[in-house]
Amino acid sequence: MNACTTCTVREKAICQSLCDADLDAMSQMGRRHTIARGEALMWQGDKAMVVGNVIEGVLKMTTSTADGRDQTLGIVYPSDFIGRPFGSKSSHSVVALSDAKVCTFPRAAFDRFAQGHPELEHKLLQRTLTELDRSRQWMVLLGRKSASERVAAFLLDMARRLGTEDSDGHVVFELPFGRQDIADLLGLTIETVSRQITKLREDRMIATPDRRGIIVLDRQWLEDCAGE
Amino acid sequence: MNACTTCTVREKAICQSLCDADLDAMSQMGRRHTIARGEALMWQGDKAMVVGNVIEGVLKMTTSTADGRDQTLGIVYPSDFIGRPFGSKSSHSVVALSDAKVCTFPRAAFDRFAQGHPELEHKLLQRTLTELDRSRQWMVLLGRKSASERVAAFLLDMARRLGTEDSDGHVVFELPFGRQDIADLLGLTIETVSRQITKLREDRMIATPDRRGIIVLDRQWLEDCAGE
DNA sequence: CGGTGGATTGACGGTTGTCAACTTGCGTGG
DNA sequence: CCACGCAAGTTGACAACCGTCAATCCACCG
Repeated sequence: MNACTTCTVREKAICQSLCDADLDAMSQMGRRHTIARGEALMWQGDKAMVVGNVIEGVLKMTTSTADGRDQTLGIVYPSDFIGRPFGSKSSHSVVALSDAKVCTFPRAAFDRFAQGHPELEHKLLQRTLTELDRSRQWMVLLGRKSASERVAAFLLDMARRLGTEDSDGHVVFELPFGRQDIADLLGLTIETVSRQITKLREDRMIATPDRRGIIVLDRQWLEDCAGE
Repeated sequence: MNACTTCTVREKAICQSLCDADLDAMSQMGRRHTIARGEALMWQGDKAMVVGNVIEGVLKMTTSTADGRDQTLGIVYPSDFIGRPFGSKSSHSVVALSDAKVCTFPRAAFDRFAQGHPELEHKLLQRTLTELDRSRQWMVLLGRKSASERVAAFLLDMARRLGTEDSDGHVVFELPFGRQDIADLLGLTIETVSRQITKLREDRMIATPDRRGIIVLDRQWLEDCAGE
């Protein structure tokens, strides 16, 4: 018996590759944390001391330039892996966007354990490759897309991850973050994001019942706006 | 005896992890290609059929949006790994910027081989993690930096990779590509790149002996311009 | 009811993209 | 060897887009 047997992401996190005995060993290295919204789990430039799995909540990976401009590098959801194994420095901070639960491991211990468990490394490799694909796709958005395309693409991405259908058959979801977070993710300013969302609402492609809520009224049109 | 024994990247590519017997097995799956400048090795959207190592030359990874805007995702140098193992589709094209030599493997065969060779997968994981760090750093450039910062950062990156010292102690190098390639990499237009380079020359931070040649005259200043 | 912080809106200016003309370098063929 | 043509790069004029700064709005909370 260990904490993993009741873990809600047991079947989706990289741990899924481990047999019971190995899971037990890993469980003994790990430690569960609760993180309050807004708190950081790791800091950019820190010695990369921990890695881990997200159990619950939403977090962001973020870096800042010397003069204080922020860029969010990605959003992290339950069952996603966080941190930088096999490397000494973290190139980004990890900050909780909502209250969150994570399961962390000391990096050195994790590295050693992983080297002895090829199945685990294989899972990690697959995840890392997928994450690389995702970040490259994001590079296209940041390098070549206009503000309206970025916002449309962002909303579709959220709809895919968080969307549920309402009684009218429209996709509905609650944004896990505020306008500043969206701006940091899209490489825009808060004002530009706000204007684009207003425009999408005026064009009746989406509705915004409240600050964080989004209802997608015309998905096809939104996809056209996103420029695939 | 096999082709690997004389391979110039033998000690740096992921193959370095293999013992002689395994190297021999891998060598039998592999095939050497020569690619002429401008030719593509893989196409975006293709079924990902091959992976491999760069032996010689410089290549770029690139994607285009539906309406034809290009974004370069990264530059690939000798000993770097190319292609997408453990996945069915390639999200980008790979195009030779100079005449190049590569050593390719059918993807399915490579995947099978890798799964049986944890040391190889470990090397691949480390490379992928490094590549992910790099692409995230590039996201900051694309999302938050001005045209002048991008060009300065780009030139410094090239100087680090390709630079040699001339008799005056200045870093000198030959760009492996033209202005359009630089623009695609930095998420700018060819005209903006040209203007920024002209400005750097007027400010005497660099000299441009010919189309492709760059001499860094004031590295410190250039680093300041790049915004770390 | 007032205060606070996030979001929106407006006015304006700067940076970058667009379009077009022009220059430069280089190879080819007369 | 020179003339020509082509491709790549540079420069200029202009417009669009987005960022900046400031005012205002709105929801939420004491």
